[in-house]
Amino acid sequence: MSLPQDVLGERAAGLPRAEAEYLPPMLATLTHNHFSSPDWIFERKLDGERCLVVRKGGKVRLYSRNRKELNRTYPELVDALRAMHAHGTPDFVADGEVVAFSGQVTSFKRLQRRMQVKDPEEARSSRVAVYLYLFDLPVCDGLDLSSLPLVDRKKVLKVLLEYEDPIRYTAHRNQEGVDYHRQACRKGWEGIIAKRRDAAYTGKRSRDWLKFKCGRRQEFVICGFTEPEGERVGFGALLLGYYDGDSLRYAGQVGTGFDNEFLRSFRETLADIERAEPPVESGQLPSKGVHWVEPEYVGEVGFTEWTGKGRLRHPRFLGLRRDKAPRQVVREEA
DNA sequence: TTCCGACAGTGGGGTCGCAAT
DNA sequence: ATTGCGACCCCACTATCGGAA
Repeated sequence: MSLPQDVLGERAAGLPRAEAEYLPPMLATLTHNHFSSPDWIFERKLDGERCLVVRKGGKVRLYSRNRKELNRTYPELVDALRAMHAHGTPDFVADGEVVAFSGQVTSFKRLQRRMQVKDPEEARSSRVAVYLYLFDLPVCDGLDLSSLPLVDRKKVLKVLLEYEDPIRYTAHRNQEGVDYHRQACRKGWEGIIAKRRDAAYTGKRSRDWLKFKCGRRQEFVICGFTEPEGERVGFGALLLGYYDGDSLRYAGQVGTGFDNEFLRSFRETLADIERAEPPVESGQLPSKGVHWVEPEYVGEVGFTEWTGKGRLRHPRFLGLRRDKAPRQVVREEA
């Protein structure tokens, strides 16, 4: 009797066999169409590093999204996964996310330095505590569970291990996606992931997993642009700023969200107001292929958060704003 | 016929390591 | 000693093409 059969009974009958080894992780698709549905479950969106666990014959290997081995970066997670009391000692492949916390919120910023560490001893002595949230189980006890409904895989995942920090099970909420998304944004989370209850584990980007993100957006003064590269037309990115009193502060660049028509026509518009000196306060400013312009235009930009250096993370251009004067553009806090 | 999924290509911030300056 | 670049992480988005609906 295998563990999946133990937990699921008849539903686990006739599953194909599978070895516990690396497989490409399933990815979610971004959407702005938020909904509630009894056919979907909703998990907190964790902002960290994707991590696939392969446990085989008592050996544990961790893999990144691109199949890089993470054992030397997170040795304490490997130890924990090896030492944890499991029901039996089944081989399995589990999918999850490594995170670090800043207060109650997962913080990519805090994880970032830790992510680069390759020496296990240095990793163990790091002050950045990491946790591994597991949320799927495509292979367990020699059986390929990928064709099962997601909720059945999660049921097996939940009883598979006796969860103890730093390994955690990713809980979900049923049905109430809209309400959960609102709560997530209020708590300062990155968003939530909607998953179809009966979705198979497909190992590619799928619409069975959807991202509902808590986006931030605000206007910025356009201070310049960069030259396009490769096949790109018009310009590469727009340089952004905002007013702090009388001085214009640099906020980073935005290089996506434009179509070819806008790239061409706005380049011509900006060419008329070029100036030699940056309108923003000096500091760490880009220099390669940069053109500065008079701070006359205002654009709306979506982004996930401000970085430690006062730049925008994951910026995308949403459109020009004709109804706001540049001098009115200031940094808005959450 | 129209729509969707997959892919390539362009762009962002941040970190680290290594080579060129 | 400093700087630049590529390789990793995290991404968003546009354009294109072929197959599914």
